[in-house]
Amino acid sequence: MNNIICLAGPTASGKTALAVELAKELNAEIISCDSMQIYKRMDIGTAKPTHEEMQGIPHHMIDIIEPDEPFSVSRYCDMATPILEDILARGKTAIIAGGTGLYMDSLIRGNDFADFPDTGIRRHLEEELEEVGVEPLLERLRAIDPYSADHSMNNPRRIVRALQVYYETGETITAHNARTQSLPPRYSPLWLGLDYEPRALLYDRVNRRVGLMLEMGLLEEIRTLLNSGIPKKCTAMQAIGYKEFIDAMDGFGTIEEAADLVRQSSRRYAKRQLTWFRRNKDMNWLTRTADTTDEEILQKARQVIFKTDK
RNA sequence: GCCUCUGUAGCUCAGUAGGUAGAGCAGCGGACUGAAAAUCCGCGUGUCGUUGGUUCGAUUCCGACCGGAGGCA
Repeated sequence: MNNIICLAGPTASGKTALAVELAKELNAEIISCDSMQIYKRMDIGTAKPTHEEMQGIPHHMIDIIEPDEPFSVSRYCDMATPILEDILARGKTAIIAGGTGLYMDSLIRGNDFADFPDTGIRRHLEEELEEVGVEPLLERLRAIDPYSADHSMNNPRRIVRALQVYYETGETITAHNARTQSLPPRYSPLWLGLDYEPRALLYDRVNRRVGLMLEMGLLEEIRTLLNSGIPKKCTAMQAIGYKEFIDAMDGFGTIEEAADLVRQSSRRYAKRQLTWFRRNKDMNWLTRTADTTDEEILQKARQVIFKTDK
């Protein structure tokens, strides 16, 4: 049996519960792959598994940094790789579960990120972007890395990123990507993907969960974070379910309007996650319909796990 | 019961001097490799309420019916 299982799927698809059930049967530990559950004290809005839901299964890569700390896929890989190696060394199975496709793919492929110090170049570039717009930055990128410029057309975020990587490392992002992609993937996990058919089933779950988060005290959680000095503009506070309610608390719209926005953003996010995972040709999709039970989906997962590996 | 208004995309609505229709929102598809719950690109998805009539041709004009809103009783 493959001792690494990647369990992917959109938000609210039931990854957490399935991961725990599988872990119990396979004597596995879970490595969370979620760009927001890494933050401490952001529990309700990120749908972090509770102590109870974990059912004694070790969960890694949750609550590992403060909400105002900088984070990146590079740091994720740096921290998660040794944990994964340790689980395997102890003869156990690792279930990498989550919805952040970029992190999951990078961890599996063993992407090699050169260190670079935070020199503040990014902030500088962002200020420039603010003042003069995208065009001049795009032109500069075109001069050093035409390929990247052509593929970042209207995407300021990626233009800034490409320039930053070049200035910090001296290597263009195109060259860096080509180099890492030429390496064979570091691991060959079994891929499981959760999906729903029709889509409305998934969206119902997403919509319902937003209401549950409010009932569980999401607004109080946000207030506590802000009162403890977490800046509103840090990455963690840009998470869906946080930024919208912060705006409402600041007087831009009502809580109910914000909840509608959260539901909408979550639906769009779920769709983007599916787009990301769909291009993975190794994915074994576990698709649920209206009458699929939890037990049936677990059974499907077992079938894939044991059929593929024997 | 009578009168008036109204029925076009999932929603709110525009439009066609008669030649099978288009905006916003919602939605759908895609990209993504050092912020990724981020950022960006693309796409109208339609028995024009139903049914007769006039017409070469009706979503458009006329009638009836059905649904909705308001008014008079």
